[in-house]
Amino acid sequence: MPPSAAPRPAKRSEPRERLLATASGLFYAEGIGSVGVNRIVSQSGVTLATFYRHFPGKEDLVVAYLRGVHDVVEQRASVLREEHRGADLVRAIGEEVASETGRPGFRGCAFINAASEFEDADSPVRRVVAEHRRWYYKLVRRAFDEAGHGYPGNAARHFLMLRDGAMTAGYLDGPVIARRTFGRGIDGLLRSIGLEPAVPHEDVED
Amino acid sequence: MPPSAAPRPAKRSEPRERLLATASGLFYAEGIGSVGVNRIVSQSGVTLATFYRHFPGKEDLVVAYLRGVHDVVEQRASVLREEHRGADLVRAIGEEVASETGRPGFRGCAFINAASEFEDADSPVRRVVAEHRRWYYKLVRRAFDEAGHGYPGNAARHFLMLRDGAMTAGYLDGPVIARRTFGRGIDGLLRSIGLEPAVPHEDVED
DNA sequence: TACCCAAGAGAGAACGATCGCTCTTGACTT
DNA sequence: AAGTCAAGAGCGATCGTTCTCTCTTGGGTA
Repeated sequence: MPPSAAPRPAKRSEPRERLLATASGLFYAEGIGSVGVNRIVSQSGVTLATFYRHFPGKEDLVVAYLRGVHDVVEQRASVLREEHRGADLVRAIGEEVASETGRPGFRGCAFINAASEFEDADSPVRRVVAEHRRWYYKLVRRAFDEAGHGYPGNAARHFLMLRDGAMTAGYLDGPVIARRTFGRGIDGLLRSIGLEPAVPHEDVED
Repeated sequence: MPPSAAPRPAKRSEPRERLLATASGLFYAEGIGSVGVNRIVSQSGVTLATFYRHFPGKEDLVVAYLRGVHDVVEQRASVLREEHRGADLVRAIGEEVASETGRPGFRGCAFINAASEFEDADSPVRRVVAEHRRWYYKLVRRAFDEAGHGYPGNAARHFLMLRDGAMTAGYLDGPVIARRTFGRGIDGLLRSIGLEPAVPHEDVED
């Protein structure tokens, strides 16, 4: 999921915020290992000393970056929970995923990408990733539960697997294929318990 | 690395092979950007000059690494194609995916991980990734076609999305969840056209 | 058989660049 | 007086890459 990297045109912002915003954009767009501290610092209009005054080290910046992405997703989810209920909420979350894959600059899930660069499952970065995934699972599971699904755990796991695949496909196969395939998958998941009307479908090349 | 240097293999293989084998192991286990040429070289018992005598640069080594992984998958697929037909072949490919996620040291899909480190879709590395994914799509699509699926393209896309998700889940959520969820998803995909008998299922926590 | 020589490999120095990070200094706020 | 910031020098390490030099090997020729 891409961070909502809204460029701060404001003349005056806290150095920490600018550092985090710059780092988030670069980390997501180019990968974490490919982006050096010096580049983040200079692109933020901040000095190296200032960076190390706000962050103990680069890893903490990475953790802050992922926490920021999580906060955006969580915020968005809470809005969706207010606007939708039951199966409609599941559909809304799915629509959120689908539209994410179509955003310009989309490069897949920030957490999955980050995890691929950190082999140690006990590292702070991987912990944040695991936390986020657990949170997401619970969110979807609760939605299926409230939708009256008999097996909300299974359904949520199924949903998450499709989501992870959709995020990957959105990056590597294109948003059109990702949206179409993901949409069909979610429809099928809801239809399997009578939560979605059956619709005609046609096969497509590529 | 501590001086516990691995004893030189009695039978000395070609330097190129050793370089590729070492690099493949390190690239997959730790990520491509995290592994330097010097480490690959010294761990291969080969000198820097020898490396650059066989590979124009690191990127070519990465391409060779991914091509090697592809060759293994392709080889395995051709065996499966000989042993299974129709829906059985689909199931066999699915079983292959599931068992992959359970292998010790499993860190997700080598191609997806590599792609996350290379932002330029036109780079040689990304091209190999795209090639592999196209090949895989055609493999599965043909299997569904021969299984008598009315919409083999849709089914193959669905399968691939579940596969990508399963590879991610196998790494980040554990092989047990990945196998179970993926298995259910594939079963549902086959059952939806009467290729799989309906079976009872129960919900699980986590 | 004796010789030569090109090719391949080992060993390692060294290139400029960048890595994450520490430190100092001086100007400007509280 | 204390704290934050810009500016920037500099740390040791590593990055990918190029280089020289020596040793071994195998094959062709005499």
